[in-house]
Amino acid sequence: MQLNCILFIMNTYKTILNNTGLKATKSRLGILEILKKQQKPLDVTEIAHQLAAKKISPDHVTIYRILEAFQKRKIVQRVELGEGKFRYELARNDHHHLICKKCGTIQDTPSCPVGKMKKMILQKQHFLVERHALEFFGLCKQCQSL
Amino acid sequence: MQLNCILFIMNTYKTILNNTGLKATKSRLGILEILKKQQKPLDVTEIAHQLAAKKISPDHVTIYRILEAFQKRKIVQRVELGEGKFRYELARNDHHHLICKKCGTIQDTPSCPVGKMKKMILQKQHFLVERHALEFFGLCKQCQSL
DNA sequence: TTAGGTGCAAAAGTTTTGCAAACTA
DNA sequence: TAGTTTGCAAAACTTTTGCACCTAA
Repeated sequence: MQLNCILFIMNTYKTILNNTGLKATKSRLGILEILKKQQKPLDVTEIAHQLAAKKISPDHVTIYRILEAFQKRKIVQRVELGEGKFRYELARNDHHHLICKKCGTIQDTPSCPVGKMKKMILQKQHFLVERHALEFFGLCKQCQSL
Repeated sequence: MQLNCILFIMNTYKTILNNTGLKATKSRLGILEILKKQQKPLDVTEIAHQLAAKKISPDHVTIYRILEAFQKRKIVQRVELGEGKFRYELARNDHHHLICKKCGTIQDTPSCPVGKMKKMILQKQHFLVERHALEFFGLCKQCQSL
């Protein structure tokens, strides 16, 4: 990555942070960069490792606190993929995950049929859906032929 | 609950257990009864409490092991509802949960639009979906008017 | 300067593991 | 009796909390 690109990103993220009332610290910028680059949600340990590769080594507690602050401001969202721990990704619109039970790869899927369902739930069960979690578990392309 | 009913249930569950190669112990039968009666998935602490009410007090470790054995045999299924812990319910066909963010009630919803989506995912992304998790978070009927 | 952020130590909560004793079939 | 199942002790792992020190704005 070139210097001007780094600076561009840092300015962007700095702006995001300042606009939401957060100070732009190394750890926070680092976490945003890492999550941005990532195509799959990361857990705290993975985030810590990737930060370390950037020569940033905050305490795990700090990472948790940063992620909590980001979550509160809808910058990131927390997901559970059946592992007994949380993963984090930059907040995006409806998209869901395809988790391979063999190799563990996590890929995205953009389509979401749930919109219609929300209306039905409101009509029939009078429950007002605000958000939903939808995850798929199965076999990715490669693993189907192994 | 009447005596003959209790016996009926115990026989039924005993049969289930024996048929899957599990011995019918008090804790196992108790857990099955509790999950059967329940309309929502329970976590281990809740199961322990409800067992205690039945004068059955196994160690938490035992409950975890029983639930693991049940899961392996598809008698129960484990779900995550964004709490950082697992909940367990008797295995059933596609149905999903409506979790109220205010009062915490958990109700079922029977409809599931995901079947169609699975086909699309296979066609477009070559991922073979085996199972999926779909949970809804929002406001139940009562809490909408508070 | 100061409100906000971080590190350290400790703890809380959930889940797992190993081994010896107890129990079901 | 034999193979399962359970209890106890301990630990692994994830996440949270409190307080003193530090830092970005």
